[in-house]
Amino acid sequence: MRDKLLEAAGFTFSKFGYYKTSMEDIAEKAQKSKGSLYYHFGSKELLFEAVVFEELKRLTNALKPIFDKTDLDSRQVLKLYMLKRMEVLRNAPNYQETLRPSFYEHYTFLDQIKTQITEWEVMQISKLLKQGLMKEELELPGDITVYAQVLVMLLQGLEPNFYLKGEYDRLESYFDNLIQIITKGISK
Amino acid sequence: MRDKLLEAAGFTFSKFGYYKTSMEDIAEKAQKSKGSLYYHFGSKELLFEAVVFEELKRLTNALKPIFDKTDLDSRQVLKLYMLKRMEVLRNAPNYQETLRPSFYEHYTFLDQIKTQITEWEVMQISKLLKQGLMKEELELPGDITVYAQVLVMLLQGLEPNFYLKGEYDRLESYFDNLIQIITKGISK
Amino acid sequence: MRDKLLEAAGFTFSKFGYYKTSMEDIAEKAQKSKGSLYYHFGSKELLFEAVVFEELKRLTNALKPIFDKTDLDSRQVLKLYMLKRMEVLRNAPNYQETLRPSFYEHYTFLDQIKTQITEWEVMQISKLLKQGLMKEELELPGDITVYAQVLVMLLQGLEPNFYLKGEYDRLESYFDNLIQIITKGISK
Amino acid sequence: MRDKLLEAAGFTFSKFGYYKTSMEDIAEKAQKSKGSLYYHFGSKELLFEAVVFEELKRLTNALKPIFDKTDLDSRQVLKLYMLKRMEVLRNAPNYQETLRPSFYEHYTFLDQIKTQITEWEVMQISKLLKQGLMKEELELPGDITVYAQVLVMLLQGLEPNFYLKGEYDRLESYFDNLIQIITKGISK
DNA sequence: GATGAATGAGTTTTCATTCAT
DNA sequence: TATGAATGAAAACTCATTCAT
Repeated sequence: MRDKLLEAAGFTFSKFGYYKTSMEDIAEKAQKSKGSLYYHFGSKELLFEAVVFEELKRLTNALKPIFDKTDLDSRQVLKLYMLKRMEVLRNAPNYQETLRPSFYEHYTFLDQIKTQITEWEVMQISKLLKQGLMKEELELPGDITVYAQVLVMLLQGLEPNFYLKGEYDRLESYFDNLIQIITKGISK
Repeated sequence: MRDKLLEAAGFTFSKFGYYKTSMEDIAEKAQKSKGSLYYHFGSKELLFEAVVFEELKRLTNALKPIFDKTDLDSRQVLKLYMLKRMEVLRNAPNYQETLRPSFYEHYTFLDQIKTQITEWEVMQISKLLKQGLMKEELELPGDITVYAQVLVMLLQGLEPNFYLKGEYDRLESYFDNLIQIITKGISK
Repeated sequence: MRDKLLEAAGFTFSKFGYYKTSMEDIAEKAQKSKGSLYYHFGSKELLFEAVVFEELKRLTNALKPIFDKTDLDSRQVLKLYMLKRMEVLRNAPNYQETLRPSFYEHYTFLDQIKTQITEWEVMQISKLLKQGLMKEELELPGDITVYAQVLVMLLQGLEPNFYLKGEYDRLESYFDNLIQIITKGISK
Repeated sequence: MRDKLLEAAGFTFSKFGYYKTSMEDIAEKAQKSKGSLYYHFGSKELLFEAVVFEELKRLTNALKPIFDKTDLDSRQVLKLYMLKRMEVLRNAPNYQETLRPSFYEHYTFLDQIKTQITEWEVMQISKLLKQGLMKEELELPGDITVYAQVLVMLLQGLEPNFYLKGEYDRLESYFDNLIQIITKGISK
């Protein structure tokens, strides 16, 4: 039951956004009563938190295995990572909603989660870049962590553009060009 | 008077976001009546549209002169463009909100404006890249317009990250690294 | 100028009704400013009063001559009167608006005018019926004034039905049947 | 609860009219919250529609039995019908408002209901007149349906006059005279 | 666990009216 | 005379939340 509600909430939030989605909308989508939403989640904010939390769990679970492929060329791994990331987030649209600064003000919980994930990503990318440097596949003057942060930021930044309704397929091909530029930009 | 209202609206929208800002809030900030907002702008949507339109006018006004510097290295111009763009949009926080998927879904009234500006940017960048190719400063296999679109998308995508309250200064230095990667990524 | 405003007001009130018509609507229709409406008429209520007053003036002016045709058969005069009345009121649509009980509560001025006109009509019809009785054209057991009042009330009652947009032409033919029934109903 | 709201709405609408009645007024009368009005009826328009619908249901329920009295003289039945109709509608003041031209113009949501009832009435009267013709009680040259329509229109038209606050009792006696005229007017 | 009903605070919007120019 | 701007009170409506059953 909880799952059914969570799914309906995820779908509806991603379709209309946090503010334009009413508890009524979600209850209707789930074919359940508004009351049950409150029974299971307590409030609209907590329901949204649960939705986002679920999506982020999927994100990290999907990305973890990629960084274990230490045998591949680091540029290759980076490419795989970028593609996988886009793919997973395509199915985690509510995470997007939290990107807005003003949203944070009242949602420190989400802020914390997001910071954690970002740090984890930066760390993984840093490791990858270091390996690439050691294997002399890459050329990165200066602080590696900064490059890692730039890359993560860049990927995070692309997200909104990618999830505009129906734009994903059209933009996917552009993504190849972007990967190409970056790969070349960091190569030795 | 209209300007005073517009300014108050811009400030308040950017602080709380479109949904969390009430006409009441704006009227209070402007020290004017709610009625005058409706007299001048007709509705909340149209007021927001006016705010965003104002911000984007500033963007194009600031960027135009840069593309006229045809004597510089194309990579140099691109760099100037990217820096100026970030700087201007730093003060165009409401434009940001319109990029969010959930906003996009429900408020199509800004589509025209946004599409126009994006197209203008892509065209300018395309020209620039073409010049760079002719001067043999750049190397870009495939369709140039796609590269231009990728670059604009990338810059648009970075915006949310850059305008997190108070984060601009910290991220500014990262931007240099990004520019460096890209510049190298498209160089011959 | 006053006349131009009055005409625009009459048109707009009759189209949307008193409450659904805003001063804005009227000003727009007249291509004048709202301010001028207040300059000339003082308030929405007073403007409406002026409109109705104008219409009623036309009504009585148009009906007066009919009652002077003492040479005709009284049933013939009644028929002429009924037809003329419908025709004139077709062009006095705002008078309709005042028919509603709740409308009166705050508009005693209109109440008075209407009562006066009704009394005048009843008196005219009474005279006519009396003549008809004397000429032995009619048969009316009981108080003649009551018959006159019934006839006026009946005609007043038909008004709303007749002024439904576009219904006038369709209903006009029915009116003939009604006149026939009544004429026969009061004939000797 | 719904019924309590409906009753309060009916009372208040009939007292002040549709426009002068606010949802606040109704909620106060019912000693309930505005929210509950919207929970049960969705909007002011739909609430009003429900009120009128209720009134018209009473009308048809009261009139049905009368048309079954086929043993009586058709003029007698017509008389009963007219009297009953007036009596019932005396307590259906909100239906009245919907007959005003200006109301009609903007609120088409009641069209269906009204048209249905009117058609039902015309049909019943038509049948009655036909029976009267066959029994040679009546004399009606031309299309019978038109006579039926005229009669219904006439009765509908009288309604506003009859329901002027407190005027019913005075006018009731006039109604007898009207019935007499009509009865004679259609008799053989 | 689940629900339908109810609520009230807050939001957008309307509009008659005023007034300086 | 005429107007554009401004106002504020009141209106319709939304919706997260509560709660008895």
